[in-house]
Amino acid sequence: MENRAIPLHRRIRAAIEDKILSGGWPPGTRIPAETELAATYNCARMTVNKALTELAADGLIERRRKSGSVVKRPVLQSAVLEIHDIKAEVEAAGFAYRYRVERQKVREATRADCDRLQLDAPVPVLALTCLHLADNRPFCWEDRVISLSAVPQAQDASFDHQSPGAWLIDEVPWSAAEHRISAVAADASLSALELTPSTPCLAIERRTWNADKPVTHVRLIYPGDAHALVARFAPSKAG
Amino acid sequence: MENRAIPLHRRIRAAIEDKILSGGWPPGTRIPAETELAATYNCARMTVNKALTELAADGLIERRRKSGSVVKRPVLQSAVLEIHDIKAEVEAAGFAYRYRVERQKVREATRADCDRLQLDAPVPVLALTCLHLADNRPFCWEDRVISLSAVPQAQDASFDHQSPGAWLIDEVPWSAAEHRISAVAADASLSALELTPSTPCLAIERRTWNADKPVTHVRLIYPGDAHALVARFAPSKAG
DNA sequence: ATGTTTGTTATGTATAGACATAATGAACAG
DNA sequence: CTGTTCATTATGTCTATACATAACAAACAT
Repeated sequence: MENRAIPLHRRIRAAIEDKILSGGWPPGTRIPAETELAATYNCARMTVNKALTELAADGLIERRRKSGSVVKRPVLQSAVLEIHDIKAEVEAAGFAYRYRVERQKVREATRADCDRLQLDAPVPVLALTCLHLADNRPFCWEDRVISLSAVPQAQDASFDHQSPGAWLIDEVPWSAAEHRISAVAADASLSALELTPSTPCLAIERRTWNADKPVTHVRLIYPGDAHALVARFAPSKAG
Repeated sequence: MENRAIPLHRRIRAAIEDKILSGGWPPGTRIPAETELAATYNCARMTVNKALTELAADGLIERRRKSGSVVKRPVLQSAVLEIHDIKAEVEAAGFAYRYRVERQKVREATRADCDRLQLDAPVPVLALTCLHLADNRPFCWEDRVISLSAVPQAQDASFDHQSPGAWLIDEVPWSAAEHRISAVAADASLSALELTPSTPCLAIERRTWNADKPVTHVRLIYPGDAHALVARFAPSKAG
């Protein structure tokens, strides 16, 4: 009477993962060969292969021809970071979300804009600053440049009903992104956040590309005491 | 004359990924059925299946029986965060790494320790504070508690030649972790970092479990101007 | 109109077999 | 002793096939 609900390759995967996570198979342990595991679970080698392929993709094992698969040393440095959409984040906390576009200006890219977008030559850009509020209290300050060469339709877009970030996700289909997280002190440029000067803040910079073209660069500033980023690394959840 | 070096299922995957990332197939687009793709690439359905399974695991497509696979809306919030090992991080930047254990004490868990380890009942813990240096200049302050119930051998461990973090990775085979990143102001407890008071700092807290037992909680404090975390999200790299 | 049954379709899982490829180690030749 | 060759082995990829399952849609009954 086996559990028919869970597919076999997942059960095999879970069994091996359990051995590794419980310490039964410490790093360096040589995992039984695919054919041996297939015999153990009374199934085809391909089924075991699928399980091992997933474990390798998650970084729990390392596979080598001939010598077989071995348990890898843990690499704690890789974690899935969840950077939520600001609106969703505020509403998840049970607050009313609002935002206000403070400045919206089309200009030829300055030197600083080129650095932010990692552009060599100046192109027209849309520069935006924006204040996000939770229950009418300042929550996050946004400073953004959008390349009008990559997203020309941004020039005539209205951000009355949709924040620039949400608009871009709808407008630019899929993209690669790079995040940079650092700590900064509140200064005059962040007066909209109504903080005591030199309050520590979390600065999240996000650079986005689409088909290798720079799309946008945002700088989000959160008051440090009011916000934290949470990242989880749990091998069993991945895949 | 096909490229024989790259397996077919990867080429199929790359081709579809390219369509999605370039905007050719915007979110919501219905992807050709597995059998159609198999006909296109003149291969078995299983090969296409493998490619689509990987794309689904990376979150680029969503698969539904009967209706077929569709391109998902991008989810920028998920990114792989690289939290490097401090020694590797310092040495990668070309500095000489050193560390100094400032305090090392075994005690019954205090109320605060229980909160940090998410324990209900107090157990013996090892409390450590540690200063990490790059070229003999303070680089990072570490404040750690280790549950001696989960890792009894920590009681007699020497951290002369290996930092507590590195020792734990060797000692505790595999684990799940949770990271919390926030901004704090430097205060008296961080005097070892030799910072001007109220300098913004990046605080990284990491909680680690092994087989559902709390193992350790670290608080790492980096001077904010000297450090940043970088996370990347590029679908083509994953898997 | 509303609910149920039934068929169709596309994906999900699994098998068995085939050949490719990389790594290891043993036998061999210099 | 050293370098080469070659057989062995375990994984990597791919095929062809089979049946399961979820979802939708059309036909049917109430």
